[in-house]
Amino acid sequence: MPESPCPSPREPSAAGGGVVLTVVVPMPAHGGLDARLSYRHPHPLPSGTLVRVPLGRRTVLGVVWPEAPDGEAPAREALRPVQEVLTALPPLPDEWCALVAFAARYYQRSLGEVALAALPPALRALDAAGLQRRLARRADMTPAAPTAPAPSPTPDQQAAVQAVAEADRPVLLFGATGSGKTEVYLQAAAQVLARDARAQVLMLVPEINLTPQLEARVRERFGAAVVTLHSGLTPAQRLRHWLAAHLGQARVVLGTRTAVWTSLPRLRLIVVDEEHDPSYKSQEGARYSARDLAVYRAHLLAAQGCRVVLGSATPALESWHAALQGRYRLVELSDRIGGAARPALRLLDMRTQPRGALLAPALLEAIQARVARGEQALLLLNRRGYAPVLACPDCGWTSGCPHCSAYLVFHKDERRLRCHHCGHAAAVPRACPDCGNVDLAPLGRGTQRLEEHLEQTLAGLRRPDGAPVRVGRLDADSARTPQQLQALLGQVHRGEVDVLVGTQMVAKGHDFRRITLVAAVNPDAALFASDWRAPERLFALLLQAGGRAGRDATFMAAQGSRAELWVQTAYPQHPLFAALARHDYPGFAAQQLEERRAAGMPPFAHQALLRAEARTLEAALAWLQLAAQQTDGLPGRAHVTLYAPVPMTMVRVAGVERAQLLLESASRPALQALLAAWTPRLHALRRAGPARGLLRWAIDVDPLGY
DNA sequence: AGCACGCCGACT
DNA sequence: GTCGGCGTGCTC
Repeated sequence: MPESPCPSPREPSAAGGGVVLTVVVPMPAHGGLDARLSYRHPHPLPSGTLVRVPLGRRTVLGVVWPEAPDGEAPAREALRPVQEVLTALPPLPDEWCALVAFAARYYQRSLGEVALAALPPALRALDAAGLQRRLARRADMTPAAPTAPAPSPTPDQQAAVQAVAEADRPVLLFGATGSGKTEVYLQAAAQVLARDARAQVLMLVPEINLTPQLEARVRERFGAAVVTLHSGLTPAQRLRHWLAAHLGQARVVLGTRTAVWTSLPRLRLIVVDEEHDPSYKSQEGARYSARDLAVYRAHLLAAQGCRVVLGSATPALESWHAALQGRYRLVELSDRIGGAARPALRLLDMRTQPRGALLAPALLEAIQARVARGEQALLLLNRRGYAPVLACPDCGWTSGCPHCSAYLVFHKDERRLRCHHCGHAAAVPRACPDCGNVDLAPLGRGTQRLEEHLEQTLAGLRRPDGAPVRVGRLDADSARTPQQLQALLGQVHRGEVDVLVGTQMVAKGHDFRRITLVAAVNPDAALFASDWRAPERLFALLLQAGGRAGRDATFMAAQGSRAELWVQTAYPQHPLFAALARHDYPGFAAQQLEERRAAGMPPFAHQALLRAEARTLEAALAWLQLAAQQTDGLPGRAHVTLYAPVPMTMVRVAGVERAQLLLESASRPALQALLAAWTPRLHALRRAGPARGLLRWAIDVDPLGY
């Protein structure tokens, strides 16, 4: 881009005032304006150029947009001039603008909101001079060549890499834990980078902080050409890494869902690891799915040869269905490279166990036996705290949160009651607030209670080295910071912990070498939860957790042990467990898809939610009712089912009442057409006033759960 | 969303 | 007599 003369900040140039530019600015889609505003500038600028423009009383970062403004822009003379052009940066690629435009349209948000949220926050605050300074400081960054040599791939992996290179559609890489998916990503990336000296690769992961070993592996392979992008970085780091990507210096970007927006001028491969993971779906602002946007982004770059790989041992049913239909190319990796046996499933029928037993006697014995042999056990319980409720057995009082429709969880170690939804904390009452009874009882079990129970039960038991058995706990309370998490994981790795109790956090990719037994203590809630995606998530969790057992084949052989996954359930006949016993994801998926087809649920139907938050539930429901009426006569209406507005399962969070309205259609275009016509009406409805007490509303396209 | 302007309660 | 609560309104 040519160095432009600094535009005069005040007066328009004489004849005609130069050209009119469409600039996207950070503004939600209120009322008539859609965040594409017009500004004057002495000469044309390429689309994607970053500029600073006046907006009201402020100066904001904006992006020069490819199209003309839609509505009636003010007369040229009335336009305000572009204040500053960030000439130090090349324009954002057209493909980036197209991705932003698509997402804004699809998720019903303004262009400006999506575009500016897609840029690093620190960039929004920089002017041209500040940017110059920033760039000067990092001018010495040199793109580095790959460092560590790649191990030679197995024939399976070789074939998978080949399939990725040749695929004319997204590849769904399906392979169990330990089948070597990561190696396929790395080999595919290496191939792309070797073929084109400027090519770039985007690797998305669900949570970078939980899996530092992946980052280490990527760095080991690609060295200083790797940058990371995730929420754990400081604003300055984030900007630095983003700039490296935008300027083409970073060859590999490894990041969480926000990284899908990274400007990558020569993007040639996108990897979405653990593509089924719900954290790819944003729950704030534009509720986008980074996985779906990754697929769309690769589609935009298809002519440039960009590929996309979605990897999982338990794909999202949407992805699996797409693969069965042939929209995605299914590539399968055969089982564990190390040759370790898959864990055997042991179902414990809790209906036949002693009443009130936290752990079935057989499970406890199995844990004791393994620990005494120097093996480790992992216990999964998806509730943190000591007990989910404190209750009065006399009058029936329960520890409800004053701000939420949830119980205050009893945390014994802190001697406090805490709400896991709004953070409210209170001291444990000495006596029942209602009747004065001093014998309040903790109801149900959390990880702290299980830990305590195990410490008592295993007290006196010795490991082979004569040391007493140690119990550890890994949950959001014990691992509040990444440092604490790493410390805990270190203890487990070094064998200082024999029995580890944890929430689903423990199932994520940690390589615990001496764990030979994994147990799900109480997974039944997910079988019949109101969230109909719960079984899918449970299957993924149990399969993934089971994959933690017996990862070290040498150790297993030396021990003569067999890896086992124990599940305590009152529903042992549930078909989910039959599929789990066979490690049969395809069977499970087929059964789930059949249910979904019969019930007209996704992926056989497309959904959107209108969510409303208000001071009172009545206000939220009333507004949704009004909103529903606004769909009359809109395009697509005949092909979209509107359900009645209902309170959310968690109605009240932090003093705010929440309700939602479900829209469903077999036709995605019909649903999209309706939403596109509806959204402006909803903005108008809000402005017109009849939304007394309404705090916020939002549309969630392709919602995950409710 | 910001950031104003704009009218009604407890503080220097 | 002011600081400040957040209710409408506007942003090329």
